Amino acid sequence: MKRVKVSNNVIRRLPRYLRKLDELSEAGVSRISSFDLGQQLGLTPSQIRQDFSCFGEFGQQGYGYNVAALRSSIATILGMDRGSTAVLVGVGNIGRALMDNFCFSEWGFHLVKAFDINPELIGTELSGVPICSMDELESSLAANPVDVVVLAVPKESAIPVTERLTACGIEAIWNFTNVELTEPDSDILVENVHFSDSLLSLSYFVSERKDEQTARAARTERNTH
Amino acid sequence: MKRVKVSNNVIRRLPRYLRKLDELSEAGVSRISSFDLGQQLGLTPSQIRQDFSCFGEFGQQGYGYNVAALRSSIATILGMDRGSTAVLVGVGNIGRALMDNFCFSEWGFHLVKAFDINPELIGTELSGVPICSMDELESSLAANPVDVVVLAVPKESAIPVTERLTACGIEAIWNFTNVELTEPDSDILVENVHFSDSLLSLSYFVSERKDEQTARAARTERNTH
DNA sequence: AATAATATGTTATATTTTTCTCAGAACTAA
DNA sequence: TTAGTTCTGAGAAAAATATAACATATTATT
Repeated sequence: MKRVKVSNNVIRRLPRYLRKLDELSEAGVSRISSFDLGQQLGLTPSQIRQDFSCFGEFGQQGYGYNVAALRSSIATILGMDRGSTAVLVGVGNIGRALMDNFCFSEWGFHLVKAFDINPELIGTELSGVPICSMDELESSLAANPVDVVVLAVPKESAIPVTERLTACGIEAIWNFTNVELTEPDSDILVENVHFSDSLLSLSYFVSERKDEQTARAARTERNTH
Repeated sequence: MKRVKVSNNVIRRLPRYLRKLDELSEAGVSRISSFDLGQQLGLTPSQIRQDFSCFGEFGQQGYGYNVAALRSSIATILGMDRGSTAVLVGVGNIGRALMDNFCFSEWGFHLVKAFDINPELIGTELSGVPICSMDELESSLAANPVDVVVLAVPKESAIPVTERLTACGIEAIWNFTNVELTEPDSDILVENVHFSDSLLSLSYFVSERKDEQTARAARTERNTH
């Protein structure tokens, strides 16, 4: 596999391709052209071919792409078969929802442990994952380094906990707190899941559409009188 | 306020600006330049000025931006003061986490109702929001139209429920299911929160970095021998 | 077997997005 | 009041990204 610097936009589309290919696979579709895939994802065939070509040649002229093979290639590109490990920090509502609901293994991750400060939780298990004390965070991560930390602590702990994690030499944080973690100096990888950002974008688009509708209605009103 | 077509990239940055401005406000900062804001967000001052200029003039030469005023302008642009309403469909783990944890009102939304099929939940309240039967979905939405539907049903119900919502004339869906809802024909607004996409992007970047480290180590190894 | 149709990967072109540059407005300090 | 500094907004330039075009290989059809 090539390892050229690939644009972020391309990377962000890969998981969508993967998801769609899984869907196709389930529906019994074994081959697909960039044209059809584009139709289903709202992308141009050119873009799809261009995206794939960043990583190699996965299709065949006159045939298209083999769904299973392409799926597997994208999975590899995304690092899904590297057996990555993760720990969860913060077993609150969101943390619990992730442990219960989110299938880490489906995406190539192994959630090995969770940490919390709640004495009632410490020592118990949730969905087969043991919950430990936050006091053990450093020692545990030193003994068993993980690839990703899932951060789901309350807002006010986000920065201090991140500092502890940075000190541990953690490389990547999957950030569920609504706090901006990326600091200019640190080179830790941060992937944010900001619910509010997502809702506010939607809010913008809804507002925009309403304004358009209002404007159109006003124009019609004027024309009929 | 202008209503020119503004690029998605700009829109997606607005919530980040908002969040940072709230942070600054809390820290007692009342004015900020595009340069400093850029430093804190990892963006160029040019880009920030360009972004804002899509919507009007919010700064003052020689002074910069007034934090409170800019915050308020961005909130308006994002539609936060329109009193938008929302209902939640699906009170599972994620739905519950949203009801308990996510402060809709903080972002200008009013969560008025939730729907589920679980008889034990129907008729009860959660965080002050009444939970109704899915049977009432259509009638309830007809009587009290809402701006956004928060979709948090299990994977297999995603498509059928979306069809019911489309039939109701719903305009926007905040989609927490891991299913691609956007259909080419329908003009419903969909904003996706795909956890797995986010994790897989992170997975890619982690893999990329590891490969780089491995390559660097190999080079060093060769050079010392 | 020959021809037509299909569909890739790549190169070229067009578009979009970001960054650079700068005139000039507003602030600051003497 | 004045001189120097700061910092915006806007237009120009550069960079990045997406689309279109095309040569060529494979499949389907006659």
